[in-house]
Amino acid sequence: MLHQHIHHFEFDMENSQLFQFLAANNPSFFDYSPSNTTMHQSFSTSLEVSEITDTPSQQQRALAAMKNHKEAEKRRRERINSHLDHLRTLLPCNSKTDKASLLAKVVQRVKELKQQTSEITKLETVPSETDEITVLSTGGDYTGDTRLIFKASLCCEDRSDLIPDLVDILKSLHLKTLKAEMATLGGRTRNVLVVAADHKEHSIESIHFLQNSLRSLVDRSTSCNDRSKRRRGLDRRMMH
Amino acid sequence: MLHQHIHHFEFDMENSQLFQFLAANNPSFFDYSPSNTTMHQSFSTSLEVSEITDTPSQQQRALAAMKNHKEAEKRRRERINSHLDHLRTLLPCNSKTDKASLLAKVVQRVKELKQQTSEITKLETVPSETDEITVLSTGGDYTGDTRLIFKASLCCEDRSDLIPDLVDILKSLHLKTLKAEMATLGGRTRNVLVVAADHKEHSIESIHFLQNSLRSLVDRSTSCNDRSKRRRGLDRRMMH
DNA sequence: AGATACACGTGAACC
DNA sequence: TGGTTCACGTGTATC
Repeated sequence: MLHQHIHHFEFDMENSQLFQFLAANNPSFFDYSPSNTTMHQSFSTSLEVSEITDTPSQQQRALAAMKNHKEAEKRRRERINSHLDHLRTLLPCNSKTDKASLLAKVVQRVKELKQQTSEITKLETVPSETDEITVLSTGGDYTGDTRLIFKASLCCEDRSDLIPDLVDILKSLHLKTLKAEMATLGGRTRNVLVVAADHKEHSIESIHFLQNSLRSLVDRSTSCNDRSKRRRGLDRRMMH
Repeated sequence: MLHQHIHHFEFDMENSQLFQFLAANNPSFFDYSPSNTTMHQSFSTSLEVSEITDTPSQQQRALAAMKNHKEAEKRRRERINSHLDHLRTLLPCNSKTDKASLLAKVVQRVKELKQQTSEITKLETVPSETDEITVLSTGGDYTGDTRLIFKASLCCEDRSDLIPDLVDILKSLHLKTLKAEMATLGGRTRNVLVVAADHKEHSIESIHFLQNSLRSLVDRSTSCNDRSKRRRGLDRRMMH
């Protein structure tokens, strides 16, 4: 192949200059049509004599413009690449990950973070008036943990044995409680639990089991309305 | 200028082919050194006769390789650009924002979201091992409320009359409790309160009063270590 | 040796 | 018209 022996070929002479030279010094070049190429036949028809008799000042201006263009394009590339490098520092990836993969990770990360924050604000612990349960697996797990982490939230009428019932559910599902938040207000309670399942394989089943169990727990709270015996986590006096 | 009249010039013949043609049909070309260019003089020295006598099959293979290369590069560009387009949909920007500005926005957004989530998790209610109190006014108050909203957090050894003491403090400072979170774990408790002061004018004084009061509260917890009489907000059984 | 990724210079298009 | 952005084909390096 031709270029194997042309090492370190720095093409400092612009292609346009190459064409200028060819047009000026070898006009018959464009009449040649190699059979194994698809070069347009209309190519040489638009060439005119006036085009190859530019004054030196015109040529110099064109050359300066080309230089400007070249440098501007280089600055643009550097600007883009510096942002990409910055993104590389913000994500769990080394400096050798290629641009496309990096951008794919960025897309994924932005999505995750957006959803994370919206979920967090949605899972505030102030009880609402409507019964509700949510179970969702925390997306970003960079700890290399093989366990599956859930965030489970339930909001319902408060009752004295809600917590023991909840404990029984978690025990039966072999879930460990990593963190728990509880708020009771106006006779209603909201519990937000962060729980861990030992095996990721049964993640979907665990989620559904947990959802169903919590649903029945909430239903039980609604049916047996024992407001009088309630023991609140937060004293009523705190709410003026 | 030369190219002004060469419209729609589709360079279907690859440059390498151009060079091949030049080398094969116009060997004197490379001896020409335009004075206004920096083309390397060593250019033609590496050209050998064998290079320009490729067999047709070799030329065809090279042509096929070049075509592959061209198409692969196009696929790469499309891959990158599709990710960029995806990012455009995730950020507040139209489809006309240029790549560099888009990536700048992405960098900023990722930073924001990361800090947001880390701040949120920093204010989580799981008790830490070190005593600490924080009082900060919530920056974003879009409710048009004339009241000043605080977020007050304290973490200390748990004791039975911590909540009543806390209530007394809030009462004496004329603060209303909008929201309260509490978690008790391993004998330690963390309370995160959202409280409102009626008049914004005394915001700074209120913050300092509240900080000092909470500080004394925490100190009181540390001195009278009444672990046995403690009544926990979260049952110990929940933590397996 | 073939596939892949990157930087480069260039023509075109849009203000 | 000059400045800026983009897609493209190409040379080169790496695996």
